[in-house]
Parts: sequence; structure tokens; C-alpha cells
Amino acid sequence: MTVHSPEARGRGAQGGPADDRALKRERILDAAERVFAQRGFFAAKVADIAREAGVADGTIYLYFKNKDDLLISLFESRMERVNARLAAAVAAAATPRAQLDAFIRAYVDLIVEQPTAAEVLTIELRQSARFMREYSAPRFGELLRLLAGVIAAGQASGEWSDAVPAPHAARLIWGMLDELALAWLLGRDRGGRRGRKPPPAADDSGRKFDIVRAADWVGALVTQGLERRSNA
Amino acid sequence: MTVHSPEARGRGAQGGPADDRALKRERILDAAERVFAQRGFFAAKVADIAREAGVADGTIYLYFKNKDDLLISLFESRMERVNARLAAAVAAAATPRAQLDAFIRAYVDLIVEQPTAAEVLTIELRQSARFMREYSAPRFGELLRLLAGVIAAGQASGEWSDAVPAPHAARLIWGMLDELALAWLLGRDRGGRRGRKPPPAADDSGRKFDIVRAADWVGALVTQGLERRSNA
Amino acid sequence: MTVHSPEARGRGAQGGPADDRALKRERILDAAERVFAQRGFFAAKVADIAREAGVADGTIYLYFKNKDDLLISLFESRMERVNARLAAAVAAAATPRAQLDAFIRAYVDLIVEQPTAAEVLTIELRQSARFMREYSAPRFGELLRLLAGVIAAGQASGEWSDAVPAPHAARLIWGMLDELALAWLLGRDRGGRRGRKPPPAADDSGRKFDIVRAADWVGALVTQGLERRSNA
Amino acid sequence: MTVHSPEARGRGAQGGPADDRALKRERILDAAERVFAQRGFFAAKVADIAREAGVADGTIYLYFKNKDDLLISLFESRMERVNARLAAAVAAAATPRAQLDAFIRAYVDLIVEQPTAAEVLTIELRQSARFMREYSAPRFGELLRLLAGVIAAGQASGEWSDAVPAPHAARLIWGMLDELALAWLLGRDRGGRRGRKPPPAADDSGRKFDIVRAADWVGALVTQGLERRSNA
DNA sequence: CATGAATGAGACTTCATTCAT
DNA sequence: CATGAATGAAGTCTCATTCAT
Repeated sequence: MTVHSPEARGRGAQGGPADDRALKRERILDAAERVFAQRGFFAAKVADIAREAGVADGTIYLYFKNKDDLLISLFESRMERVNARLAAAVAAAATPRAQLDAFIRAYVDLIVEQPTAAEVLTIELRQSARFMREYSAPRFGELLRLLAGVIAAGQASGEWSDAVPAPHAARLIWGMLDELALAWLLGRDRGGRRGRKPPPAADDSGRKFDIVRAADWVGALVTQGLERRSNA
Repeated sequence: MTVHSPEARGRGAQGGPADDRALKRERILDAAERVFAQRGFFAAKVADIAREAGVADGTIYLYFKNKDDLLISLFESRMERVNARLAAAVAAAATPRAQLDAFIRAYVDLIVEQPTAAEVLTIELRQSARFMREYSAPRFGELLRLLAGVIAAGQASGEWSDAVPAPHAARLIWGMLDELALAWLLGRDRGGRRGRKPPPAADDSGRKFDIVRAADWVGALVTQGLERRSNA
Repeated sequence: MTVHSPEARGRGAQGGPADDRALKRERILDAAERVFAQRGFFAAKVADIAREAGVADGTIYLYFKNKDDLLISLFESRMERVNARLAAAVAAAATPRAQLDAFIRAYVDLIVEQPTAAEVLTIELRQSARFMREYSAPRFGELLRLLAGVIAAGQASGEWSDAVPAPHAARLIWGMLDELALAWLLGRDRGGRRGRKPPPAADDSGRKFDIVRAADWVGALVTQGLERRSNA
Repeated sequence: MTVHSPEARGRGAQGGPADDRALKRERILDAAERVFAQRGFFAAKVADIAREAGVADGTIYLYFKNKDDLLISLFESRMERVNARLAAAVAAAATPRAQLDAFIRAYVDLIVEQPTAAEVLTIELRQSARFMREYSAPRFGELLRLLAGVIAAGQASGEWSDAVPAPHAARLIWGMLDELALAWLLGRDRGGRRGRKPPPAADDSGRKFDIVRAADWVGALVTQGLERRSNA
């Protein structure tokens, strides 16, 4: 049941059997991403995913232990991608302020670029937050630690107040980004799914706002707060 | 999908059959709250809820159209309570700043007082965020509008910058509170549920922090931001 | 999941709900007996049994934990009946020799009267003898102990030789009866099952012999052996 | 349902491809014997047998038509061995009495020497006795006819009573031997399989008795019966 | 011949919902 | 109104068998 990595056979990049395996695994994960995003984890049938992936039902079980494992693997895969992108963005920036902006910007970019993945991460993987967070803790903690590191650096440099402990600040900022993502993803048009008519906008900020601009607001709120600066 | 109302019989007399009906309905909702919090919506069986409520399985269907309706009704009931508390807290405060603090404080108090309800609202109701938000939109929008009103008032008075449009600021603040609640609720000890061993803390801020103190940080971050004030 | 006995309610014999329950349970067991006898345990589908019993598939699971439990319960039920009959027959006889004959005769009668049950006990319940004997040990041991008691009494009285320890003699005698039952049951005509054509007789004694007469041979062999008596 | 024969290629040259084929076929049968003995026929997966035999899953199907054919072929193979041994033992003895003893002794020796094979023949092949006996009839009949021949000879010589027809006597004796084998095989320690705790002994003769001594009892019972001889 | 990845039919079991009492 | 036994649709997962390499 061990999943061989594409390089497991020490070959090059030309399609060996290990590559085939990794490729098909990826195809199934992609299919699962779409189906979970569309129907939700519980409503998604393994048969749906198999059809979407173009494989037989049983094939799913050659690559994943069960439906739960598929969800967890999907989470791992996508979070790995997210963490890598965020880490790279932060690494490329010089100052804490620039790093924070880069973090926010990178996350928003990811959401816009890969809304289906974002939908699964932000919405469906919360299905039973309890259940997921247990599995998601490590990857999710990685993300929070990266952000906390940026905050802590800013605090250490004296640029930022240390009134709020860095780990908590990181979590609060994450809460903003998460909510932003959620609002934007839910506000998009995604075709009449499950025959439900689109409900009226939840609030004025609800549907179809420019998430890139909104990201700036997160940066602004986090750094400057709401208070009007006397010297502004 | 119509939610049966306790007043459907149009009585209103105290102690009459209509009251009995309302009382039993409430008993079922309370049971559902506990069971949903414990097992999650999908894993919760109608029979579990019936047993917890001390009624027969079929009785559930005399008060709710189906399992979904039970979840939606539970959401409505609890959000009504939340909105009322938040509105009262805001109404009792004089300035926008005081109102914001009151809002935050009231929400945190609710979480601490009624963690089971909070768990359902914050965690389990997200199961299929799409599904829930559709139904939750009105009540949830009410909450966001209340908060946005506070922000807008502060901006109108010139106390707060209007760099971030009030509805968006409200949503971002809500994101912080939601994440705070989530972290705190997941971090609590709740007995070994479902036999899963407690996972390692996701991050330093993970388990068992003082949510009341953390609420102050939300206020601080929102109003002052991270930047060190020249005159601080 | 506790199965109430018919008298659990302390009523009389007029059909209370507990009676209904016991009756339906019995109906399912009877259906299972027929289906197991016809198709074998593994080939028997729960749906087959449900149809045969005239209940819905799910109803089976209101009375039995799973398919295995159904088999075990069936074994328990039928062995109880067998043991009771054998014990009664032995009790009604005076001398060890008469008791042994009564035991043999009672067992053969049971097979003739209830060939379907006998088929399940003798053939299908051996499916995985290992599996079944584990569960069957107690009931089966009861039968062997009853027989061993008869042998031991005969040995104690000096009528029978104690060259063979009673428990072993009992087991050997049981082996004869079991083989006799098997041969007779397999030799009966039971309609073209599963479309398999009846195979040629296994041996001259194979098909359609008079099991009652054969039972006498068991008694003769056990008591007198093959050797021609000098005084015979 | 035709069983592929190793000699199908009609070669017979030693060390040639036909031998390779026969050898691999034997390897698969050996593996099947172990796996069937361990897990039982229905629980045994073709993949298990392939792994045990050190071949690919598909290879099984180059040597056997299907899983049933594998079982039948295994039965044929082992029964052939058993019949040969029993026939040789009988042939080497002079008098019916000596032949009967030789038969019993040879069978017990086989069980002790090859308990795994014995387990499959005695226990697992009964899974669906109906199914197996249909296929097993010829080989099994051979065994019974051999034994019946011995009995008949003894009866013809006047040494033994002909009160019990030889074929029936043979079958009854076989029942004893079979039960003896079953009890001994089930009583052996075979490592904690399937995690089941060893059940309590079914009866006093249950676990760990000396099957060789017990074999003498079979002989004694068959020839002399239980009755105490007046002149003994 | 050998391989083993893929197939897909099929069974057990669960559980929301109904309805006769 | 309340009950809870019964229903039966539906989904996950297994595994014998096939077939392209």
C-alpha cells in the first residue's frame, strides 16, 4: 500500500511505472477535489469520484485506504502546496511588513488561481472541523507558525507592538483571511448546483467583491487598526 | 423545508397544549445540540437525538420535517439567541469603541457560557458551509450588519478610519472572533470522544488559552493594529 | 438488542408484543435454516433470508447483530432442541444399553423429522469447522457429555468394558452418527439445486438407504463389535 | 470445471518445461493448502495464495481455472496421496484384522505427519459439504470401497459378523476416524489465529490427546464392541 | 509464460423516514 | 399525539478474474 513517489525508482522524469502510479493517484485526487467541492464530502460518492477520475470504483482503493484517507490525503497534498507557496513568498520578502503583505497576497492569489482547491480547504474540509483539525493540525500548524514567525520578527525589531503574542496574532490574522476566502468563494457564481436557487446576499459585502483589494484591507487593519492616526 | 413553528396552533395561552408542544420542541432542539456537538451532524443519528430527548424516533418528525430541518431550526434558534445578546450588548454601550468591545465581549461570554451551542454554530454547522450558509445567510447577515453598523458609526464620527469599508471590516473582525472561538473550542478538554487520541497542539496558541484575555487582543488588533504608535 | 423471551412479560400465552418479537425472530431463523440448507452459509444472501422470511432486509438486523450472529443463533436454537430431545430420550430409558439405543434412535428420528435443520447442523455449520466449533463447543460438549455419561454408567455397572475411556467412546460413537446423518442427508433427493446435476453415488451405501435400519447397525457395532461371538 | 492436468503438454521429459509447469503447479497447491488451512476456503483470498506461492495473482489462473478448481484440485491431489498410502498399508497386511488395523494406523499417521493437509481435508473441505462431496465422491468412494473390501473379506472369512453390511460398516468406521481426526486437529495448538481466544474444551476428550493411542480404541471398538466378553 | 494493475459486480449493513397501533 | 418496529434505498468496500505489457 505504500505509495511510491515519482522518483522512487531513481529514474529520470520519463514515465516509468512509478510515475504512472503517482500520476493516477494525482488524477484521483484532482477528481476528488472537484467532487468534494461540488457535493461536499459526505454527499460525494466514491463512485462519483471514480467516474470523474475515469477509473473503476475499486481502483480508488488501490491508492487510498478508504474514503476518509482520500480526504486526508487531499488535504495533505493541497496544504503542502499552500505552505510551500506561502513559505516561498515570505522568504522572498525582506521586512516583516513586506513578509506579511507577501503572505496575504500569496494566499489570496492561491484562492483566485485554484478556487476549487480553496473551496475544499476552506469549506468542505471543515465538515467535521474536529475530525479534520486532528489530521490537519500539523500542516495547519505549519502555516500558523510561519505567520507567527513573521509577526514575532516584526515585534522583535520593535516595529510592531508586542501587545498581542505573536501566535495569537497569527491566528487572528488567519481568521480574517479564512473568512475573506470563505465569503469570496461562497459569493462566486458557480452554476446552479443541486438545483438550489442562489440565496439572497448575506450582507452588503457578500457577493462578488474584489478579493485582491480586500486583501489590502486585511493588511491595513492588521498593521494600522481602525483608529485614525493623529499624525496620519 | 418550512420550519414548523411552535405557535402554529395560534394559541399562546400559558400552560396549554401549545406550551407543551413548544416545550417538547425545545427539548428536542437541546438534545440535537448535544448530539450534533458530540458526533457531528452527519454522524448523529436521529435515533440518538430521540433517545437524548427522551422521545420516540417518530416523535421527532412531528416537530421537524426531517433531519435537515432539525439542523436549520437549531441554527435559527441559537442564532436568534446570539443576535439578541449581541444587539443588547451593543445597545447598552455608548460609543462605537465601547460598542465594539461590548460586541466582542458578549460573543466571548456566549461561547464560554454555552460551549455546546457554540460548538455547533462554529464547528458542526460548517459541515457543508455552502449548504448551511444558504440557510444561515439571513441570521448571519443580521450579525454582520450589527457589527458593520458599529464600525460605520465609528467611521462616521471620525474616530475610525474609513480606509476599510465597514461591511468588510465587520466581516474581517468576525473572522477573527470565529477563529478565536474555533481554537478555544477545539482546545478544550471534552473527554475522549470517538476514541481518537488527542492530537498534538497545532501551534503554541492551541490548547487552553484564556479566551477572555484573547478577546482583548482582538479589540486591540482591530483598533490599533500592530504598528507601534509613536505616541504610545 | 436483548431478545425478550416469550414469557418475558409474564403474561399468558396470548400474543403480546414480546410474543410477536419472539415469533418473528423464529420466522427469521426458520427462513435462515432453509436458505442456509439450500445455498450454504456463504452463498446465502441476507436478502434471500429476508425474502424467505417475508421481511425487509433491514429487519434482520433488528433481531440479529449480523449474518454471523444469525448463524450462531440458529445453531444455538437447533442444538438446544437436539440436546433436549436426546436428554429426554436418555432419561426415559432404564439401562445404559437402552439409553444408548434411545440416544441413537432419538438422533435418527430428529434427522428424519427435521432434515433441513439436520442439514444445517451436519453440513453447513461445518463451514469453517474451526469457526463454528468455537461457538458450538458448549452445546456440542453437552451432547457429548450426555453420551459419555451413558457409556460411563454402562462401564461402571460392569456391563461394558472400560477399555475405551467413556469420553472417547462417546466421541467415536458420535462420529458414526454424524457420518450416518451426512450420508443419508446427501443421498436424499432434494430437487435440482443450483442446477448441478446429481453426481454419481459415492459408494454402494450411498444413496437412499434406510437410516432407521442403519441406526441399528450403529448400536450393534458399538456394543458387539464386528467379531463373531463364540456363543452367538 | 475441467482440471488442467500437468501432463497436458504430453511431454514427460524430466527437467523440461513440463516439469517446471508441474513444479509450479505443486507450489501453488502447497500454498493453497496452507492458506486454506489457515483462513478457510471462503476467507482465503486468491491473492493470499499467490503471495504464499511466490507468484503473481494472474499466474494462478494459468494453472487453475478458478478458485473452485484450485480447491478441487487440492482435494484430488491430497486424496490421491491418502488413498495410495491407505491402499499400500492394507496391501501389506495379511488378515482382515491386520488390514483394518493397518488402515486405521496409516490414516492416523497421515494426520500426524501432514496436519495441514489433514486440516484442509477434514475441516475446510466441508465448507459446503454438498458442494465438495459432489466433487469428492469418486476419491472418497475409493477410500470407502477399500475399507469396505477389508470388512467384506473379514465377513467372508467368517471372522466377522455380517450383521452390518460391509459398505455401511466402512462408512461408520470412517465416521469414527473422521471425528477422531477432527477432534485432534481442533485440539492442537496452532498459534492464536484470527485473534480468537481459545474456547474452553468441548469435552473431556477434547484437547491434546494421544491420537495414536486413540486409534487403538477405534480398532477395539470396531472389532470387539463395548460389551464385556464372557470369555475375556 | 508471467505479471499485477485494473476492473466492476455484488453484498452487507446503516439509518432516515413512515405508519399501524 | 406518541410510539417504535419496520422499511428499503443506497453506499462503501472487497476480491475473483482479466488482459495489456
